[in-house]
Amino acid sequence: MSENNEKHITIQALHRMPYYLQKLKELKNDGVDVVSAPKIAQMLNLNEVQVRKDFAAVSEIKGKPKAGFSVSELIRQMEELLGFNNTDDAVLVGVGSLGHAFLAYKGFEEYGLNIVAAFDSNPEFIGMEISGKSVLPSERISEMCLRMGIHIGIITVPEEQAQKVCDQLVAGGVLAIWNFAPVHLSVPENVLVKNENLAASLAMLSKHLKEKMKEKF
Amino acid sequence: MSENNEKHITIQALHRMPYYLQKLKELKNDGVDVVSAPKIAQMLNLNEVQVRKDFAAVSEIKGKPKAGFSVSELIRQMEELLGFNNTDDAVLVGVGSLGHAFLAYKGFEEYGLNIVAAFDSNPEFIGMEISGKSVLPSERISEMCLRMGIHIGIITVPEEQAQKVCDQLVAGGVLAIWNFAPVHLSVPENVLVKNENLAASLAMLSKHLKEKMKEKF
DNA sequence: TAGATTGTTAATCGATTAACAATC
DNA sequence: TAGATTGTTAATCGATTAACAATC
Repeated sequence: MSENNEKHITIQALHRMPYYLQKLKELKNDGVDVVSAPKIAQMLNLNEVQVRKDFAAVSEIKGKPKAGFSVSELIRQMEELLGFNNTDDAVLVGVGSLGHAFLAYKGFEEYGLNIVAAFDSNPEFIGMEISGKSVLPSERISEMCLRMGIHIGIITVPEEQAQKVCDQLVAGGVLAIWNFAPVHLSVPENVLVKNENLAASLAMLSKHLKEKMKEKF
Repeated sequence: MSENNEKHITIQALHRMPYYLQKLKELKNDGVDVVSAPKIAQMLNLNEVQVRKDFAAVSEIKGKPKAGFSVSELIRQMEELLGFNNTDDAVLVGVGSLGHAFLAYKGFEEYGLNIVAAFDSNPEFIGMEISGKSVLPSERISEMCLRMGIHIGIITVPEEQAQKVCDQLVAGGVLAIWNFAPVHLSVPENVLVKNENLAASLAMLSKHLKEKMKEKF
């Protein structure tokens, strides 16, 4: 009787969710109450079976044959799954240009992330307030994370410092790390590292471009 | 005799390249001339066969049994493949907090990306100089891209405006788009869209965290 | 030579897509 | 009912991993 709560959801599927969510909200805004998998598939350039499977992975909601799925039900379930409805506190380490930007960026809150403090090793930055968050010395990472019960860390330091910062975060009880340094980080197995890999994205763009330009000759 | 130049390289492999490159540079710095696949695999937590296949996909370089691969040869070939050795010009659209940050971020140049101009629809920003780049009105996107021969566009506008901006870039001859708006963009098939999907990354962090916290009970 | 490492072919694994009966 | 759509089982596809002969 008791369902296995551990719905299997692949990380690929998880990556598609924000796109579904965005489309669904758009539809809801337009007054659409029910939508079918084939319609969503067409809008997002996906396979319709994939959409149905993804929806199934999100929740217990069943679609109605001939009709489709309840738009607001889907939105609710996806936000629940993605954790956009409850906010997590995080700290950011590295107040360079990228880190600076993230402190100023308002978009994260919309996705349930709240940066509560920043750290840097450069004395020049310490004590500063950036977008209302104060910058503390890196030595205090572990202590502060423990004290504030922080479980998410954002790393925006240069690659040479990334592993050290990572270790400090882990020591502070951080369980999930968002890493913008183009470095592989070693962590205990219960800690998740999500690499943002801007370099890899740029490589893809550059490679595509090179191929396209070659075609012109 | 003539080799098929179109080496098959998967996009997964392409994503691993920056990590190889970073490690290889580190090794070179330490005076290491030759490295084996198993060593690299161990350092990056990968399978050794995968590393060998990735190296093979990069270039014609052969490793030497019992020894390994030439570190500097690999670096050279990877930078060539990733396009980090030649710079591409790009424009950025959307000078909000994230866009602002990117204009200030020095890291991109290291990867061969040079942002030459920025656009925004908000009159408040137009005419401004941000990190030495002037902000132009969005209406001029197509014209300017054509005139300057720009082929890469970076989209950092809110989701409602992303598709419109995308269309303007495409009209301006842009062939590769780096999209930070959490929206699916429709483009002609010769144009590549690389989605940066910060929302999806956050979802992964949040989901992992939720699971870990649950374990505590 | 012995042993580590290479490169390649075959087996495994997992995700996507196709096929199809069930439903409204 | 007829037809679109659902949910699921089976087939396909592609990437990772294992197995192994070749090489220095």
